[in-house]
Amino acid sequence: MLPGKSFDLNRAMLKDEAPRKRSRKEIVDAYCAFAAAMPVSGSTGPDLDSDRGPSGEPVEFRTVRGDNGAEMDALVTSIEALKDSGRAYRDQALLCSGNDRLSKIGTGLEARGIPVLYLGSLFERPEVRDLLAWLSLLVDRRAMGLARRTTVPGLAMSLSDVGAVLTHAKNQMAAPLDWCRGAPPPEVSQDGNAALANYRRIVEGLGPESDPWTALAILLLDRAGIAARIASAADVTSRAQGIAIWQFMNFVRAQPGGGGPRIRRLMDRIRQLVLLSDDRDLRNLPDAANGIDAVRLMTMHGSKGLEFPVVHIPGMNLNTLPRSPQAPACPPPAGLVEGTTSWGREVTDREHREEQECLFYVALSRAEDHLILYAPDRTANGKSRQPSPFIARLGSALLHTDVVIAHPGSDEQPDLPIGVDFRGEPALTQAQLALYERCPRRFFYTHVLEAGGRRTSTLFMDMHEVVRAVTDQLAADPLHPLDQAAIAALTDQHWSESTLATTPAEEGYRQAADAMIAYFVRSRQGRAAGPAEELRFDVPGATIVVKTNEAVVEPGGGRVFRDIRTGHRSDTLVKSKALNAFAIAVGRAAPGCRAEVVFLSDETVVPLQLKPAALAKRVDDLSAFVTGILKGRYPQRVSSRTCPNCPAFFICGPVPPGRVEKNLR
DNA sequence: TTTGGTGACTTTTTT
DNA sequence: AGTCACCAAA
Repeated sequence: MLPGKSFDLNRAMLKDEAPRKRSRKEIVDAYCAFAAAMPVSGSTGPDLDSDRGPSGEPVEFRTVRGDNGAEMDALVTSIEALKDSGRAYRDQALLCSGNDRLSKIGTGLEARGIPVLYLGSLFERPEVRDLLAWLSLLVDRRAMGLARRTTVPGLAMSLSDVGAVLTHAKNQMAAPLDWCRGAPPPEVSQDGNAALANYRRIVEGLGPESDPWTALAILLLDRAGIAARIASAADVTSRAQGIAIWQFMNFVRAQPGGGGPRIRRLMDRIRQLVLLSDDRDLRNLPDAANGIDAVRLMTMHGSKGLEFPVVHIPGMNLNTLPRSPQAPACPPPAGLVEGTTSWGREVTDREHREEQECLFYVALSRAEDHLILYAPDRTANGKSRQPSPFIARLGSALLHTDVVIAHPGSDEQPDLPIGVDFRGEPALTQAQLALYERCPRRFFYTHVLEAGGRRTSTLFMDMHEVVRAVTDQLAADPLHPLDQAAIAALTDQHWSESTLATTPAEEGYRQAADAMIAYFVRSRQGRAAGPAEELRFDVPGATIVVKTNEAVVEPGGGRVFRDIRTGHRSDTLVKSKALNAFAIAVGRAAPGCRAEVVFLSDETVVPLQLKPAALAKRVDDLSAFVTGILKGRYPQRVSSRTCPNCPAFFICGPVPPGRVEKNLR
C-alpha cells in the first residue's frame, strides 16, 4: 500500500466529520483544540460551536494508578457510575485503536459483570471452541477434543480418565470414535465409563464423513440441549453466546464446495481464516443484537460515522496512541512519492502521524455528552508508563484526575495449576523445554497428555527435514567420506523418500538443501568430526537431557559440542531455554569444552561462551522454568500467528478437572 | 550526568 | 521488532 492511499480516514474526512453539532460544547472544544495543531486542518482548523450548548461535564482524563487491569477496574467504576446516573449501558461506547486490546477489554469487562456487545474473534470464543472441539472428535482418531473441559452435562470426564482414554486411543485405536465405541481401558473410572456411554449415544449415526452443520445441530438442539440452555437464560452473556453460535452456524452452512470430508475441510478453512485475519467480518453483529442493553465496544476505525452519548477511550499511553511509526515492508523507491529524493522514511512516517491524529480526532468526536479518556500509569510489572502526547493537546479545559483503585479486582485470574503428578524425577529434553517456552499449554497437550498430532507440514518444512536427516547422519558417522558425490548420494536417498521427490518446484528446494548441507561440512573448519553425545545435568526436581548434534575435535585436542540448526539465527532462539540448557550442559558435563550453534540457513556459527557468573544465573533461570513444568503451570500463550498451526487449536482452553499421573522419562 | 546493557512490554485499522 | 524504563557502571 502506498503512502497517501492508506485508508479513508484522511484529510477529506475532517470536512465530513467535523461540522457535527450534536456534541456538547465541552467536547467540541476539546476536539477543536486538538485539531488546531493538526497539519491537515491547516492553520485555521475547524472552529465549531455546539448546537446543544455545554453539558456542565468537562472532558476528563483519568490517570489510573496501576496497570491495564487497574484501568479495567476504573472503566467498570466509570460505566457503573454513569449507569446509576441514568446512562444505560447501550448509551455508552468504548473505543480502542486495535482489536487485540478490544477483545481483552471485552472479556475483562464481562468477567467483571458489565454486559458488553462485542464478539471478538468468533473462533476464539469459548462456546464456539466447544463446538469445534466436539466436531474434531468426529474426525480425530486420537480424540484430542476430550482434553477440553466440556459444559455438556453427562459428558464431563476427569483429567485422569481423559489421560487414560487418550493414551489408549494413541496406542490402540485405528479410527475416529473407536475410543467410545470400543472397549474402554480398564483404568477408566465408573463415572468416566458413564460419560463414554453418553458420548456413544450422542455420536450415534455420526462419523468423519458427516456434514458439520448437521452434526452440530444434532448436538445443539437434539442430543445435548445446548441451545435450549442458552435460550432459556436471559442474561446478556448468554445472549452473546447465542449470537456467537448463530453466527458460527451460519458460517458453517455457507461453506464452499470441494472434495474430501467436510468436517476436515471446514477445520482447515478456519485455521486459514484466522491465520490471515480473514475472520473479521464474522465479528459484525447481526441487526438482531442492536436492542441489547450492553456497552458498545468497537475499534476507533469501526466507530466512524457513529455517535454515542458517552464515550470511553482507554489506553491513552505513549506509544499506544499514537502508535510509533514502523518501517514499511516495502519502501517506495526514490522519486516515486512527491517530495522525496531518497529511500528515507520521512514521508511514510508523516503519513502515519497524520493518520493517527485523524483516528484520534474521529474517536473524540463520537461523543455527544460525556467523553472520558483513561491511561494506566504502570506496566504489568510495575514500570511506569507515560500518557499519550495527544492528551496535552486537548485544551486547558481538560479535567485531569487520578484514579486509585481501592480493591484491585482479581485481574485475569492467575492460571490455576493443572493437576499433574510426575512419577519419579522427570527427564526433560531441550526440545521439550523449547516447546514449554513457546507455549506452556502446548507442552501440556503434547508431552503430558500426549494428545498431539503433527503440524500440517509444508514443502519448505519437508526440505528442512531432509537437511536435518542428512546432517544427522553425517554427524553420526565421523568416518563418512565428505566428497561431493557421497554427500549427493546421501541427499538423494533422503530426498527420494520425502514428499519433495514428486513436486514440480523441486529444483529450488534442492539447491537450498544442498547449500545448507555444504555449509554444514564447511563450518567444521578443518576440525575432525566426532561422535554426538548426550549430556545430562540435574536441576532441582528434574534431569535435563541435552542431545548435541556432534562434537568436533580441534587440532589441539579440545572438543567443541555443536548444535546444528537448519533455520535462521534469531535472538529469541539464541537466548532460548533450549540453548541455555545446551550451554549449561557443556559447561557442567564436559568442563573445558566449548559449545557452538550452527545456523545453516544464514551460514553463521554462534559460540556459546559463558563466564561462570553468567552460567550460574542461567542455571537459576532454568530451574525456575523447570519448576513451572513440575508445578503444573501451563498457561495458554495465545497468538493469532502461531495458534492456527497448533494441533490443539480447536480444543485449547479449559482443562478437565482432576489430576493426571505422568511418567516423563 | 551520561551511557550501556538488559528486560519486558505492546504489537494495525478498513472495504 | 522496536522502544521504553530501569539499573548499574563510568
